[in-house]
Amino acid sequence: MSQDRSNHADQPLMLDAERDVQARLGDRPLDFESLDAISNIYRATSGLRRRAERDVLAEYGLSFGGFTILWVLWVWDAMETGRLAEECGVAKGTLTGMLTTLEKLDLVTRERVASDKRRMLVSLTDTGTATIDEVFPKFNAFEGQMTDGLSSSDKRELARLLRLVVNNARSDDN
Amino acid sequence: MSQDRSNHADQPLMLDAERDVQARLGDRPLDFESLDAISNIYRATSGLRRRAERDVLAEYGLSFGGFTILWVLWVWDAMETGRLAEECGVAKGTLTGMLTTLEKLDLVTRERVASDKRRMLVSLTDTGTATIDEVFPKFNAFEGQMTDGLSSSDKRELARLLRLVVNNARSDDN
DNA sequence: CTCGGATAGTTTGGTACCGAACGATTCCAA
DNA sequence: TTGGAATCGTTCGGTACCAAACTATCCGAG
Repeated sequence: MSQDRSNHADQPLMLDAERDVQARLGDRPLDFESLDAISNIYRATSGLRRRAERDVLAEYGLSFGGFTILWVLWVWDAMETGRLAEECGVAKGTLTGMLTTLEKLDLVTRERVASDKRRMLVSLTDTGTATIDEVFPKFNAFEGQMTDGLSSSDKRELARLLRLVVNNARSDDN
Repeated sequence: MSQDRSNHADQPLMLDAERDVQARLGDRPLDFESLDAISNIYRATSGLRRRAERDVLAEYGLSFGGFTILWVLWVWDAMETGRLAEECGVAKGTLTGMLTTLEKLDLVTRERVASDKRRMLVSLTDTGTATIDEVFPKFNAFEGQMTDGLSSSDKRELARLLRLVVNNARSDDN
């Protein structure tokens, strides 16, 4: 509504939030370029996540995290818990609970690895495969909508710049 | 460890995940440019958030969301709950709980607005102001580390592209 | 062999987070 | 003036999410 006063709504020079930060803190010795870049990553994610859940995933009873698990298993086939957690960007303890949820929905199965009984191999069930097969194209279309206004080279550039951030943020430990 | 095989670690052409997706689904009619752009937004956030909490915020007993609230109040002074929730990117019901936490820590106060008793005005306490005054410069330095390898114009470009996504993801309703 | 350390996954305790339902207050139209 | 609609914040039920503690299994040095 009051978003981006005195800017064209299509391509605002700054978000309201960025403008107000500048007005309030512009005289401090802060790194505003990094601030805006990183802040906008969060702003984008919180909006995207909620929209994805409401517009695409709610229909299937999937949380964003649950969808991510199905997607990862779709791409990589069976995977053990530790690597799956890393790939999904969640702690392994978190994954245990989410897998329990997905198991109740009959979307994934866990089976112990015979050669090393500590490990669990997670796979999609047939239902799980059918679900992600149906959901993912919709999700991908949603991704297209969310990048409306960006050219192909914009999208590649965005992906490239984020890749650098992802690598900087990679945890060194565990 | 096995990250970005056959790439220079400093500036990978693709993340392992992106490469594997391409290998597995490259023949499907999907929008991979949007996929990589949006996926990397999530990947960046999950890493950044955890790193921020561990490396910067844990020392102060702040969650990422709690920090965001303090930061927003620092920039805008007092604010009512609804707008604060929107600015922080959380649901208003979520904010109620987080404010209760911050109130217990004596970092913020809530007071009813005299002219409209439905509304609550949230402000920083002196302790809250002192805390964010101390934490934010550290957080900003962290943001600088997380954007290491990006030039000034890269950061501005990243912020700009994300701004478009943020606007696309803005909820139309409430 | 065997026992101590490493590793994989789960459990635990606590917060964050959502949408929906709710109660209180305000606003507005008849 | 008054009663219904709109608005604001809280509550509620449920999942996601984390770090740390724990359990079970495996592995290697002696």
